[in-house]
Amino acid sequence: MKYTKATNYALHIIAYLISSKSQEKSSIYTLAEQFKLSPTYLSKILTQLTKAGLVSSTPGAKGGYQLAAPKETISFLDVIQAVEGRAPLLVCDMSVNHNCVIQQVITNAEKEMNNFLAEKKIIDIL
Amino acid sequence: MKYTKATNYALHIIAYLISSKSQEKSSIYTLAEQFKLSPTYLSKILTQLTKAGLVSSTPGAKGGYQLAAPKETISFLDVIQAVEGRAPLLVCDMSVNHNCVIQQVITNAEKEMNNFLAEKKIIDIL
DNA sequence: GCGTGATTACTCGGATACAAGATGTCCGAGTTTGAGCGG
DNA sequence: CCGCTCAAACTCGGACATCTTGTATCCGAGTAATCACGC
Repeated sequence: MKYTKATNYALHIIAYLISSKSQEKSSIYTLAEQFKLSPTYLSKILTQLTKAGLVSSTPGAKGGYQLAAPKETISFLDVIQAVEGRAPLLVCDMSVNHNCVIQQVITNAEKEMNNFLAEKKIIDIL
Repeated sequence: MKYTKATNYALHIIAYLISSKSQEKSSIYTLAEQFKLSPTYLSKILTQLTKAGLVSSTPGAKGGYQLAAPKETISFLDVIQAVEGRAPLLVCDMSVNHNCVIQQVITNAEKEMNNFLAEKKIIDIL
């Protein structure tokens, strides 16, 4: 079980956007140079962050990406779930009654971690 | 981020072994029938549990698998790590100094979950 | 009845097959800004 | 100087390509118990 690289990139991107002046839009080319990634691949990640409402994009010349949410409120969990999705860690299809005790324990463990990640804001580490 | 199916199987297998009389060895065919899985695939999982020291195997006729550790001590974390490995959730290779703050936060979140899973024993749910 | 060998019931592990997801790349399409040009 | 057009600078998103990993199967090898057989 591991987070994808895209999740790591997303966290760094959000951290970068938070630490830059919030008015300024960052072009995808700027970000690509910053993180040594291809612009097209980065745009995939930013699309996900946009759909999650963390970032807003303005097309056209002078366009770019900027934060869409108040920077004090963006948590690690927000970013991670934007990229990884919200599917539960383990879905058990073995129990007939569809109510597996093992799955419940894993779900509780996941909640434990998510609580931690929800309280930890990106801005805290800057 | 999801646990593999094999992890789910492993948890169920250990639960089954705990609830069966501990002296009795379970053949892989018995387990395969129990969980509707192919014997050869199951043996892969049991090999991992064996290498982790949770289960012991005796080859030959009248052979089979049985618990190798005291059943009160086997935690969810033990089983999960036997199958999933112990690699950290996120490894950041972007920071030059190899000391990424983001990675530290994720590591702490993971510890939070692992603590929960280490205290929760399989026998608790039976 | 007692060894000895063959058969049977098991586990072990390498090789292979297939599907899905992660990780990118390529390219055409849409959108806004701004510069250039003609009246 | 005004308005129109066109190019430039952007994002958007679908279609690929490739690699790794998960999920499994097949099969031959090793190992221990048991059965059969001959002495």
